[in-house]
Amino acid sequence: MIPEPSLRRLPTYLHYLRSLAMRGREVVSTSTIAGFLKVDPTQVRKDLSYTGIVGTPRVGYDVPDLITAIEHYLGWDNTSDAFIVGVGHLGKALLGYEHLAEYGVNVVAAFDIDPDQVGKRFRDVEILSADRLPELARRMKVHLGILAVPAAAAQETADAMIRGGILAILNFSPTTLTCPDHVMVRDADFYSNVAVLTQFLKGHFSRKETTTW
Amino acid sequence: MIPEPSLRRLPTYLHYLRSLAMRGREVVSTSTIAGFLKVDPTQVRKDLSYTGIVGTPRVGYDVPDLITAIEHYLGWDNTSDAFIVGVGHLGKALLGYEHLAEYGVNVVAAFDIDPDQVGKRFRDVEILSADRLPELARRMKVHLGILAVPAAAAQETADAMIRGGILAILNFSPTTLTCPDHVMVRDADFYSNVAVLTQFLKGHFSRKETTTW
DNA sequence: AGGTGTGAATTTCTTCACAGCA
DNA sequence: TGCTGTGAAGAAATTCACACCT
Repeated sequence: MIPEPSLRRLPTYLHYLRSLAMRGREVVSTSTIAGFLKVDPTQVRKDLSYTGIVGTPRVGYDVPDLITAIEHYLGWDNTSDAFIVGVGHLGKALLGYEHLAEYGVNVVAAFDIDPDQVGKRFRDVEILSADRLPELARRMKVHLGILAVPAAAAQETADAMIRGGILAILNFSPTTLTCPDHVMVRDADFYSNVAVLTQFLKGHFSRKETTTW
Repeated sequence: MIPEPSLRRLPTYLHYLRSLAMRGREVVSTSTIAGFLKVDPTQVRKDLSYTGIVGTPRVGYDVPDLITAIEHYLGWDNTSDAFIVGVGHLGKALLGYEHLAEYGVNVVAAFDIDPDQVGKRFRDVEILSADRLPELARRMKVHLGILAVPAAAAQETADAMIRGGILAILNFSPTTLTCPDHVMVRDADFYSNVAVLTQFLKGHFSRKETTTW
């Protein structure tokens, strides 16, 4: 079983490798990857080894092979169908992001309660009425839900997703959802990053004020 | 020094505690918090102890005190001034989020290159021309930058931020930024969460297919 | 020399176990 | 009894050290 931190780093490697491939690079070493992404080279090797790829000593890894291996390991060569719920600015930002398929996500429909939005399309995705969500999730066998509604509506929307058989929720709303154990929720979690950054700034300035060291 | 995982959990506690306070709850135990957020009670106590708060045995923690302690520890009682760069859907979603101040962020201006946007206001925040960013960051002593531009413009925008003396960047663009060591970058990192969720779904379905156990 | 691959050591984070208090 | 607070144990992740390959 892959450690979660390793799993979370794989998409970053993938992104970097794709940019290398685009520039025609055929081969890369873990120290190059590590240097660019500011992590430890051994760590990169360990992480990559979970995908089953092998490199050639003295040379490195074949870039296209490596991309394929990571994509396959993540299952991103076979995208998961997903619903986006909430077509405000955030939902639109997500829908507007063209490369979702490269990250394993295939948005098959969007939902909103706003009658002005329902029936329209945004970036080729149909916007449907939110009350049809459970029924359609079940019928279309969609198991991934992206939650982009205001905080006040987040829990009931999650409930509707779960009623529709959705098993994995990516939660962009600033709320802690209560969900049954068989459902996995990940918070997009703007705030924990803010905490790390503001803490860093705080340290930066208090160090300037206090004289010694 | 607080471990980073603990630091990242503090905002979640804060959020939950605020919801308790709103409902008039005066006292809470770590097991209650832990039960709701699905973490270990001891962990919650350890995390909270970094803020310097003490609870009373047999009773728990005073909710308002706890909120104050976390806010103070994070420095969120004294918000950091921030710039948002990029006023597309994502930038608007962030600007539209009213409660940023509760999370220690005070957005003092937004920037874009689109002449149609520049000069307007969105949610009381002025939208300025992106080329003024370095100068204004320096003059207004802004040290926190929120990057919400398309991938193609991300690196140059980050460079402009850094020229302006910005020290901490929250990067919402799907790009790995190259920045000097004295600058801290955090990626909002949609994809690592997607990786965890799709992996979960993969496991879910392959377990159903394979018969044994 | 300059890479990969991996067991072992180390560090970091989490959980346990229990003392102490109201 | 039901909670906090914390040292110690345990688990997990990272980094080191080195064998091996071209």
